[in-house]
This record gives sequence, structure tokens and C-alpha cells, in this order.
Amino acid sequence: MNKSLAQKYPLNREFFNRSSVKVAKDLIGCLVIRYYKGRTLSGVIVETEAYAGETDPASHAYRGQTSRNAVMFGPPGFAYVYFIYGVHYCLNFVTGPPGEASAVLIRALEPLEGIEAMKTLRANSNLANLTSGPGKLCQALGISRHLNGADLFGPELNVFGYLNPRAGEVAAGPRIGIRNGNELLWRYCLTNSPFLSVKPKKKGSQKQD
DNA sequence: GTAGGGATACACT
DNA sequence: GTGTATCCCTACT
Repeated sequence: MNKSLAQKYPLNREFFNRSSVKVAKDLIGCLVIRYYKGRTLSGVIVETEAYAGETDPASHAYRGQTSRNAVMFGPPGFAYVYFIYGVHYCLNFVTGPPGEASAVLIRALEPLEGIEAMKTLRANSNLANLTSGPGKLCQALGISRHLNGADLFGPELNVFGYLNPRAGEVAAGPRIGIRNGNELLWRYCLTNSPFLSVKPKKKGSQKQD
């Protein structure tokens, strides 16, 4: 990643008030900032997945609104955090207008600030292993259920524009680890980032468009 | 490859 | 109210 081109700039709620696919693509290279116990922890988004809502069989919202997924049906620009497999949290950003339960799953970050604190939270000192997966990055940023519904423009969590990757640096591929809907190329990642949750295979066997 | 783990939704009493 | 299948993962062998 060429950090000399990096520049932090604010996003607004309208950025999230679009289709999850567009937001997922545009979030690649953006900066997630977590204010945690007086520290600033931040990382650059290198991998996302889009979820469409009630029409998407892979989405929590597929069967309609419940108390669990209510945040997804709310206004855009809020965090939807859920607990999965009894072990892990996953961080999503709500997109689209209220009533449209679309969201973007943040799958991987490149750690930028607060790396020592992240290592402590993760009990792991391997940089490439700190935030290279949705459950890992939540642990590294101290994200848990209490941030479900948190404002992305609020006191605990912020999102900024940062890098502007060129078109060729962002790859699309099938979503990961889900039962249904994996024929859609709604996973976006920054190519050649060492912080992806799924490492690209050699010999170009990874499907891309 | 697979064990582990807790919340959730839904089908049953 | 209770039982059970499911879940977008990680860490271990």
C-alpha cells in the first residue's frame, strides 16, 4: 500500500445511504477509528462483503426484522455487531435508507494506530494476524455487543476516507463462509494486501472478475 | 480436517 | 416453556 497517497478526510452519512454493494467497494481503503479506554485504535479497511437485506438469503435480515437484526433496518451509518459461533463478534456497517436492511461486513483491516494495544487485546504479537478476519478485528479493536447500534460518527467509533485505491487494486470475489448466495461477487478486497482474511492462492486460481 | 462455543429462531409441547 | 438446528469463525491438530 502506498501510504504517501494517504489522506484522511471525513465521510458523511450520505456515503452510507447507498446500496451495500457500492458502499462495500468504496469502503476499501477507508479508515476505521475506535476510541477505546482513552486510546485511539485504527486500521485501514482491506476487505468487505455486501449484504442486501431481506432479499439476500445470506443476510440475517432475510427472514424479516427481529430484535437481533433491528439495527440493520434502521438508518445508515450505524454499526451492527453480532455474536457468532459462541466465540466471535462481527462488525457490520448499516447501509441504505431506513427500512432497507442492507449492510456491509468488515472482514479485514490493516492496523495503523494503537498496534501495541491491539496486540494486548488479541494476546497475539503477530501483526499479520491481528485483524485479518472479522472476528479477529473485533477483538483487536475491543468491539463487542455494546457497540451494536453505535453511531459511526459517534464518540466510540468513526470512519474516515483515507486511501483511494485505483480500480485495478480492488478485486471482487464470491463471499465467504456462507450457505446461500455465494454466486454473487460481493466480496471486495485490496489486492496484494497481506492483511486479508483469505490469502490469495497461487497460480491465479482465485476467482476474480 | 474439526472441536469449540453462545445466541438466536422456530417448531414443538 | 423446552428442544434443537443453525450461524457471515478461529485455533488447533
